Amino acid sequence: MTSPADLQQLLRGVALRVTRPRIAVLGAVHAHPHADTESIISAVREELPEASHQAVYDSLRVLTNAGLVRRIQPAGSVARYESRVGDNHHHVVCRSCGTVSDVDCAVGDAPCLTASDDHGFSIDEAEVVYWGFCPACSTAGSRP
Amino acid sequence: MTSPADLQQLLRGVALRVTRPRIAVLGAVHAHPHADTESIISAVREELPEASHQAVYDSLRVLTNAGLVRRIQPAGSVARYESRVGDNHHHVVCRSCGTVSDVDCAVGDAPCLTASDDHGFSIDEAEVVYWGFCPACSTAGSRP
DNA sequence: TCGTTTTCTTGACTGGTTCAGGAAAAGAGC
DNA sequence: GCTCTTTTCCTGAACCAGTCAAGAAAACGA
Repeated sequence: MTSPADLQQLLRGVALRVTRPRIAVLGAVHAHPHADTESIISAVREELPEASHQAVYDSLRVLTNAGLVRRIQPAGSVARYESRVGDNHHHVVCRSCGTVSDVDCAVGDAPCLTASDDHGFSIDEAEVVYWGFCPACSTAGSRP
Repeated sequence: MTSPADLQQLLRGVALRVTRPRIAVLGAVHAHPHADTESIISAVREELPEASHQAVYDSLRVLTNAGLVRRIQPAGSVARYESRVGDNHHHVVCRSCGTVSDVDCAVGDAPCLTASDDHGFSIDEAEVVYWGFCPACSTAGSRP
């Protein structure tokens, strides 16, 4: 759990204005990792019932640009957000229920960052998504 | 270039009915790797002007499920399709213009497939997306 | 406290994708 | 070939996450 004062510090640390919606959004992302926008809107409204969905979308974009939250969007999913930033971690996604879990990098510190042939691209990030079935869906026979 | 006869063979090989729209869609995906759905619709209509967009969407889904084409969807992008399937290759995506290029796997044959902690998931695929700037956008000063 | 700038609210809108029902086509069996 | 059943395609409408726009409210430096 991150206190409002800590969240405020985070915002000031990146030169962003401190507003109630931003505090609430940042808190919600900390409290609910990998939540989609709608879940974040619900969480925000528990403490700030009047918050508009637009304010949440705006806040998420601002916070993402500032590097305070990270946006992830597995194929076929809506956008999800997490507060764990700055490290080189990846995700495993359940094909059945969409659950996302964090995965530390498999092969050392900066793995996969060296593409075999980069086609002249200047690459700054390697994103890894593992696809499979979560424990619950595996045992529930949800696998095709 | 893949001939209509070859495409027909591919369809029969996976027990799919051979229809004009499917041949055209499969041909378009072969001819335009990483094309989005709208581009594929345009390409299909060059040889089959009456094809509905729904037929293209349906064909793409069926072909994807059958494993004849692969659907990729980098974060923030619409769905794109390619005919290179069955090998373990990944993609590099330009942050500026969205161009996608193929990248062979960096670290051996089945890289990254061993997550450090899989949280009990049964993982069947590791998808890698490299993010950066393509040669054109790098030199054009499009980088922020 | 004031004034400027940024942010939030309200409300409408966009665009890729999907849903639904009837018409047409593919393929199996005769 | 011809017919019948099943699958697929077409037309048209709907969905929904996300965005755009304009005015009101809030943040914060002076």
